[in-house]
Amino acid sequence: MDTKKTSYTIKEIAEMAQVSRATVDRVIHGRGTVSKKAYDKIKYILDKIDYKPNIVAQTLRKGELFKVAVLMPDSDFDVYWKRAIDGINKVVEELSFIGVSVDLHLFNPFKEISFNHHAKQILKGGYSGVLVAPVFYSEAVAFLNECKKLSLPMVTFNTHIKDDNVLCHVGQDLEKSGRTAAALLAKLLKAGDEYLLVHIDEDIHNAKHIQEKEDGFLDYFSESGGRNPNIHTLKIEDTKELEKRLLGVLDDHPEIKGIFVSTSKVYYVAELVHSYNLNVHVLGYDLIKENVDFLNSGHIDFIIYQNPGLQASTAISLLLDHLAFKKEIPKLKYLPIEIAIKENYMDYITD
Amino acid sequence: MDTKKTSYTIKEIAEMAQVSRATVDRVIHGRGTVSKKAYDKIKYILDKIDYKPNIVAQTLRKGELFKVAVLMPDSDFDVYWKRAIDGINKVVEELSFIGVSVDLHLFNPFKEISFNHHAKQILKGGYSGVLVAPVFYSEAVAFLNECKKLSLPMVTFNTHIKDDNVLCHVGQDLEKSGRTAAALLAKLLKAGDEYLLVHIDEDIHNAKHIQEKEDGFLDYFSESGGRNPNIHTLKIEDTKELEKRLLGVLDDHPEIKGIFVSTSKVYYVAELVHSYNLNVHVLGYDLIKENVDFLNSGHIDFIIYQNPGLQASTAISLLLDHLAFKKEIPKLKYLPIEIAIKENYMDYITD
DNA sequence: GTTTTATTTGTGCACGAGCACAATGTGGCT
DNA sequence: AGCCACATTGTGCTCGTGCACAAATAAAAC
Repeated sequence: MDTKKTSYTIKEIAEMAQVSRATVDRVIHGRGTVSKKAYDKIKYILDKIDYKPNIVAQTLRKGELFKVAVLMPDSDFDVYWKRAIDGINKVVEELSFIGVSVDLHLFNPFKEISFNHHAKQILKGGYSGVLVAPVFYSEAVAFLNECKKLSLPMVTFNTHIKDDNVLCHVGQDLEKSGRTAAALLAKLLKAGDEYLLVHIDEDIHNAKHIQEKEDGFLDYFSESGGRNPNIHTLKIEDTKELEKRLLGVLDDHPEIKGIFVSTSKVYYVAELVHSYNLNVHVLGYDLIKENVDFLNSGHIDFIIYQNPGLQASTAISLLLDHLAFKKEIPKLKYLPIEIAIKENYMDYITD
Repeated sequence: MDTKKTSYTIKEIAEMAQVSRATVDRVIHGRGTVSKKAYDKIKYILDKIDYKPNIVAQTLRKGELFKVAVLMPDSDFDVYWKRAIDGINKVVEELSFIGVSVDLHLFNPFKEISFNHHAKQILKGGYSGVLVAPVFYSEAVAFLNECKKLSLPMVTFNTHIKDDNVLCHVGQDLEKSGRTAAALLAKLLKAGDEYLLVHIDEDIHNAKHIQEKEDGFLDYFSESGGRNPNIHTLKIEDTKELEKRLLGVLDDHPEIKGIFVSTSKVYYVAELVHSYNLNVHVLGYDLIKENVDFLNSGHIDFIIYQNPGLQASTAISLLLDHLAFKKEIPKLKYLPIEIAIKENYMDYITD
């Protein structure tokens, strides 16, 4: 219906400015030498018409247009990342025909040095953009600064590092995620019941991550007016300690009827609920195999799904929107907090 | 890493067959005349190497490659469809540079004649594919048969018509969706509580749609071993009847503590729950404004979200995968049954 | 065998961008 | 003017496909 001019071609611009195509090309790319008179005339036209190169023609001409690097954990160390890798490959496959190529740099998520090693490689790889899952905070910030020097645009996903140099972050609103967890458990429990918040993680770097979820969880109750149940907290850094400490807390506080595990390690808790036939409701994160099994057996009531596949594919799409299509992209993109139960989880993990 | 040959070019094929590019072109497109000898030789090579044309070059050459028609309800009559339209526009915007154009044919979802009118238009529009929300069953089947005659591939979304001529359907597994509804309500209710199933719809054509949800809901309880609560049913075709009949049932069966509304009209029920301060849990479909308001006020506990935007964008992506990229696409694509509560619905409806 | 007609095959250009190379123009210096 | 250095601009080809048109070959008619 609206027949707005798609975009001008270099040839058309050249005719307007009464110069040759090559001169226009020189102004656009700032290479070679152009007389001030010609430069001004062409620049004026370019600004006025908002010239955007024809990606199709560009892609046909040069084989590869953009090379982007992905820096994220290797799923061999943590299966959580498997779907993220799949999500990236799916998008890349669909967009490879516009000359996009992606190199996966997979690091060991338990070793900072592995992250740094791959980061260094990326810096000298000649990329036009990077996608990072910045699980190591300070290392990621250092890498980000290096990227800035090379004016390499960076998009992050999964873990949020609040830094203005990040072009865009894709993830979940963790505070809201904790709040959702609280609301779900509250639906199952009665007034007077108590809650237990369990943090299970061997890695310290997740501290902030986890803190936000806890804040959201607590805020839900403090804001929900009046009803302020007893909420207990357990921090487990070594899973071997879990059994003794969890049983201890539950023994001391028999009114605990809901357990919120702030990480994907919720299956450790579910295992104990199963073994000791505990009368509590359990909620945790991520649809990894172990958790799915306990969803099915009924020992986990709800799983909050971060949808790493969608996160990764959204993130890379946005990066390419920026690189290839020069589109404006948001600084922050929150994806839905997806609630999975036994009856609906299937559709999330089958493609 | 894997440097597999992307695809052969016509020029390369021509050299292999020792003919000119044009002859290869003639075999590929089946136009003009080609000697049997040349035809056989070229055909043999084509089959062996699985030639796929370079879409980039094709797009550069011809401005518009594919024209697809979308036949769906106008959101002016039912806001539910607003997000579907947005979802389609988003995909088209991203893919317009590969020469895809989309015409929206929006019909009045309360008038079969409007559907037929637009369907007829599409048949003589010279399209290469159609995307349909087949809310009118028999009309849709008739249209499908016409499309088949023109070998126009059709993808459907939202409403499922089981017909082998449909290239692909994108939607929710309604049986599972009803089952999920049951499971959620069951989490809130106690043993001994009774359930009420309410169907509210002015249009008869949704009958099958709704029946599947009901089946799922009932199956959940009959399969969950032992516990078989009383489940009452209410069919409302005129919303004016709702108040009297709902209050009547609740009066007769005070043990009803959970109401499952199988359509997006759940806000009618929530309104009554609010007015009469009824002590029941309510679950229904779709994040339309009215329902969101009652989620916020606490009169609706859960909303199952069909995500029409995602349905539509997935559907059109698949159609274009088929048309443009000659990719194999599934006959059926179920999207997640998304569970929304007051705390997490926001991320679903903001983009 | 020659001309006419039908069949089959090949060449060249366009799409838009990018870049190598060639071709102008401008100034200084002898 | 003649010559060289350097600044500035223009031409022509490539990428792969599709199609108009021309050219070559084969078959039929005289």
